[in-house]
Amino acid sequence: MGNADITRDKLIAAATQTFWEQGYSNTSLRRIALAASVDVALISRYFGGKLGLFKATLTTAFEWPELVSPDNDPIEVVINKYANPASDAHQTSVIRMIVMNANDPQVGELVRQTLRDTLLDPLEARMGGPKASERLAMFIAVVIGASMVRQSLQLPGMATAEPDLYARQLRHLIEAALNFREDPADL
Amino acid sequence: MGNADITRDKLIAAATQTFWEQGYSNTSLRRIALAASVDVALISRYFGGKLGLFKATLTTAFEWPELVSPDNDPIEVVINKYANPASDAHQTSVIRMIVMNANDPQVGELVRQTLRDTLLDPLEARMGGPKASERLAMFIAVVIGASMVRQSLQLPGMATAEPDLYARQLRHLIEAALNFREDPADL
DNA sequence: CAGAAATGTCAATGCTTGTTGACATTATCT
DNA sequence: AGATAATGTCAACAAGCATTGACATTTCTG
Repeated sequence: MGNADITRDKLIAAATQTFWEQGYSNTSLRRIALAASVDVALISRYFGGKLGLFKATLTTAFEWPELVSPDNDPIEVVINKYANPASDAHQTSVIRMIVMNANDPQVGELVRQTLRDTLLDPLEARMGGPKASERLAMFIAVVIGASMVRQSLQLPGMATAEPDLYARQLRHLIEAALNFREDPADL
Repeated sequence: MGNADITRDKLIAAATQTFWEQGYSNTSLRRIALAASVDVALISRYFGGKLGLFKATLTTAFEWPELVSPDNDPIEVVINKYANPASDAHQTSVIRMIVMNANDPQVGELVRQTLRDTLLDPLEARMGGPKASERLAMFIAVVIGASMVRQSLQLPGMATAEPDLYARQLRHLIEAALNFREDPADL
């Protein structure tokens, strides 16, 4: 006890959970402080305020070294993460946090920018072939949509599916996204 | 002027826009009243309170008769709606509203239930073939994900695409979703 | 036209929010 | 040990929130 770093860590941990579940504007500092067993005033002291605390949680939110590592296939990394019940909840909460805050006038632009810098730009750089930008967008769309349907909407066709089936659904959609080619014959 | 129905309509219109853009908890009645040029107190008078006003916007939110009509192909209806710039913004805001409120403890279950009753169940009823439930979930996932990527995340690969290209992307993903079959050879 | 009902306006309520400053406690260093 | 800085605690603040009731105005009705 007595170490400010511990307090900071406890605050970030509690803030991450609450911010991601409820969104930025819908989260009160008092709730975070309560969850962290820390006085509310320390948030303003250590992070300068609510926005500072949110920024602090953002920096660790998008860290996903395996995904951007050149040794791994991003597709397999994603499927393994999202089809594994242990990590699916966490990954899905990240997505929900992005979606929920992307339109917040206070933090929306910050969230989008951080997402691009830390994840999307590296992914696009590794992505070869024609229409790389378009196919990346479709790839992200599929992952986001599946997560939303599975966890937020809880549709039976995905929410109750066992991990194996869900993994096949996800793989099917991802491969379709990456196989997109602008072919005039498609019209 | 002077007609309460007009006031009610103005309130519902303003509330729909604000609720769907910012989410339920993040919207203040004062802002709605201001946008509708109506006194705040009338909201509680006419709709019983904030929740009542939200429910009133919900009932009109999911009305989409063309989609559930047996005369039309749902796929084409969706593509036409979402690839048309005039209606895309509105449709996307509906989706964003669903996603943003699906986890709200106050209105989440209400939103999910209304969505299922008015849209998903009729769609599933019309959907034949094996794994209908799973393919419907994938279909919804694709539409939601594309909307989120295009409007909320604003990824260049989808946000800046002209309607034609976006329509092709959407169609490609939808067809992939509907073509899903659980085939052991996929493993 | 007079009375009644409907509709709109305004102020005040109690509650929650983020933030700040004063004070108490604990740790650190000479 | 004693001075000094770091850390934690508490109370108060101004602002915004949803909601309510009293009052003013308009509209309808007999």
